[in-house]
Amino acid sequence: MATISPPSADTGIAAFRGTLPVETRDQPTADRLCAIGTAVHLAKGEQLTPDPRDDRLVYIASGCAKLVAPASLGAGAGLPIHQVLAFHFGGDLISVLRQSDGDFRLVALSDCELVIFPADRFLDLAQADPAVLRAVLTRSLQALHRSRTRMMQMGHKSAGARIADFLVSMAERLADCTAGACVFSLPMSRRDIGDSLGLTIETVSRQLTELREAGLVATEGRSKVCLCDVAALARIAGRPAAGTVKTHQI
Amino acid sequence: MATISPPSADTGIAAFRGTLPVETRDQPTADRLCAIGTAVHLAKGEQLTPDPRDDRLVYIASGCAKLVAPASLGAGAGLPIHQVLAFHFGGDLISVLRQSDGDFRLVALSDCELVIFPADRFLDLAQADPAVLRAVLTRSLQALHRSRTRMMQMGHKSAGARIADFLVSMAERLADCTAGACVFSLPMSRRDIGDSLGLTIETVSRQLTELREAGLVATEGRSKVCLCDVAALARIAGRPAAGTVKTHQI
DNA sequence: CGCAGTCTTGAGACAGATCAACTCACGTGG
DNA sequence: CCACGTGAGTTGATCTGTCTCAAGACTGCG
Repeated sequence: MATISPPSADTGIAAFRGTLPVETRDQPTADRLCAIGTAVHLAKGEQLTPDPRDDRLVYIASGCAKLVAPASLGAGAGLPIHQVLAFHFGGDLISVLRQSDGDFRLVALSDCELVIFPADRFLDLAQADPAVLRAVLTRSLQALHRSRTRMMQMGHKSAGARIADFLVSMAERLADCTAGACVFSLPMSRRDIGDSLGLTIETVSRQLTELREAGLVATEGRSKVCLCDVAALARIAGRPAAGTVKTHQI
Repeated sequence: MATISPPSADTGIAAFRGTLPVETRDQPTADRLCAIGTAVHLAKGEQLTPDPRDDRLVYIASGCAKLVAPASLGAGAGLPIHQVLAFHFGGDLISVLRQSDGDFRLVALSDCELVIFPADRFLDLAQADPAVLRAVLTRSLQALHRSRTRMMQMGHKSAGARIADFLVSMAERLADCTAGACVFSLPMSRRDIGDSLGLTIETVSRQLTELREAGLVATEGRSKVCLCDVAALARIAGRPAAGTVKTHQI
């Protein structure tokens, strides 16, 4: 699991440098930050076990992954009810807390290039360059906002609205599309979708069928979807129309 | 609404200064931060309308408040289905985004002393003192973690588990109690509880009755509750036992 | 080509929402 | 200080949406 990439795979670290604020990209601080990053390759299905003691920041250079919270519950039910907390794609910088703070894991949905930073050392270095620290803070506030918005939806929304919202949000992130029609491949299974939305696979499937019959989506094979009218889906999802925050996730 | 407090009410600002990292509390940066803060008094039921254009950081010196997302939905239903995103208490520092980023409002559940900062100016000043910036970042990452944990629960938990979780979490924050028995007053109505948990008031009421009949809680009047066995409630809530992160919310 | 696992579809069960009284706490004014 | 009224809270009956259990169909792999 999680093989350390050969030196040639420093493309991940280079990609990370590109996300730093322009004015600090060529400063010594940038070099020091890159120096403490570990490039890692994760094959599809592999997972990144959290460090038992230290928080981490993980930059996804390429590929996509899900952040899951295993089992958790309750009366030793036995079934590993993985809740999916978020999906992440290339360019995201995410914070994975140490294992003792709730055992969240990053699982690759496709082959991934990651860069892993120990959170405390990263922040120590970033303190030398407040612009970096501020950029990280801004991202985390945006992530919080996203998470709250999502939570709000989980609260009281029907299965249909959740699926529509999921599709719209994937259209934004995977196809950079907020209206009209678009086609893309969903990298995650029906189970993952259900687990992230608090629904069963059966309900996910039924809702997709309903949208298909309504002529709003078409599917091909297991993963390819075509959203015929993103705006209509956004309406079903009960979204506050346009003007979504640019979609960075930490 | 939201009367500016008289100069005598600078206790709010003094309280804010007390939450800064020890090493910077007496630095000039601390003075400058306090200088851009506006002390505000909110009477019970009043709300803080977000600034249309600028993000804000709000420090709650005393009192308690709820963060709500109005209406949002959908087919002009008319009913103002306020979703409660979070409850906040004295000592919390919370981020309220500008109105255009989703119209979240802070509503006082009791009389409140607040200090309001324009987020950008606050962060500009904080850049001069990275320790402050880092403290804010740490808080926001904790808030994100809390929000995700909550979201996970919203996902697939029964009404009973949600109510139990809510009570345990209030015991922690209002009575600083994580086991045994404790008594406190809930500052929010049944409707607020339901809106924060994605349940109706009827269901909230029924679940409380059930817990009462099980001998786990007792109630007196509208707001006073007595949790007879917090650990048992935590078990019903499906909590990962002990070791909760210290409860700061941003 | 055939197998294994994913996805779809159907029938029945159950939790929580909804609609509708009813009760009670708390603040008000006599 | 007590009677009263209003709105919060409780309780009951019914209804809907989603989960559960159980086949069946398809995709994609070896």
